[in-house]
Amino acid sequence: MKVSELARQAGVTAETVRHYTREGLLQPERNPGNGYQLYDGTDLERLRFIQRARTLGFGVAEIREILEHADQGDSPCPLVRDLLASRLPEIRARIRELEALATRMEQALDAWADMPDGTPDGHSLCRLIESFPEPLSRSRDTRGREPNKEVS
Amino acid sequence: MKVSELARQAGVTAETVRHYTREGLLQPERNPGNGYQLYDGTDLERLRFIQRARTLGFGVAEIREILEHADQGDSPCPLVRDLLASRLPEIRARIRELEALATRMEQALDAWADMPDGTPDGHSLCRLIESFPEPLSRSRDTRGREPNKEVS
DNA sequence: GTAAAACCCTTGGGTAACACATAGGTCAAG
DNA sequence: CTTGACCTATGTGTTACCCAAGGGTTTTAC
Repeated sequence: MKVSELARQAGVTAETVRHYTREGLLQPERNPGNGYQLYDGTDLERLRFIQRARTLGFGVAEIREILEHADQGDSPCPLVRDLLASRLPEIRARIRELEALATRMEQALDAWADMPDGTPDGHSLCRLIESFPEPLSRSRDTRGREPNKEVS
Repeated sequence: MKVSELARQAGVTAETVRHYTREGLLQPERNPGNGYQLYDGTDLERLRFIQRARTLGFGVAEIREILEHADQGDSPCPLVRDLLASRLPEIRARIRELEALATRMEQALDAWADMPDGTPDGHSLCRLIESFPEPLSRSRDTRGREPNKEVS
């Protein structure tokens, strides 16, 4: 089957299929005549596998690793478990961040009620925002990058 | 004061200050002699304002809008409220998504206990992942882009 | 006085996961 | 043979910065 057909069966866009193919997660054959990419049932399985992995928070690069392991006959499960275990606390932290954010937003909206709009004078731009506590200045050693945030 | 000095006082990197300046959130003067950007106390206040706004989930483009309103003497508060009100449900939805993700991850890790690793055969790559429910195929009309996700 | 350290500038590339537009080739139906 | 539907590759945009390179400037130590 061709790109769009595979995409339809998996419920994603053709662009997504091409993307995964470019990234090496799918390796379709080519119609030597016209260069079209030809996928089969195995690719559909792989694509569904990819979708599940994405909903578990894995990034495309990680999924490629997982698939490479599997393609070499190694069980990718230990890798999967490690990735999951290390990512979980980050997700929880992210949730806490967002909850704090939501709380701040609600406080702002509540505070709105009994706070005058106030045209910006030289000292105030928007009390609503200014009445909030200053963020803890991120000291330059606050290490730790952020990972996968897109899960759809 | 110069870039680094301002950055230090606000607890951000000099790069961040230059970024905001490039984006028009800060408008420092220039030393005509050497082209250095010169900030003053007002810029520090603006920068702190920007930081607060960022922790409330506003994006740089939105903050620029807010600041432009304020600079024109209009109260940006109504705009702020609208942005907040429209963004809040999105944040809550995002939180629910991440909670669902965390739950799936935990289920996966729990299931791991009583599931054999299984070398990938032709039909299974990793049971751990494959045992999960298929994601609801995103029908092509599932509109609604995702906004600001970075709050740190 | 001068050389090195410490800063400043601009430009351009990288990040994640696609979406989208462009230009042009292919194919089945009427 | 002409649509219309689909395919290809390539390049750009999204977000908020980070980082490196190449090259001036200013400050500081000797």
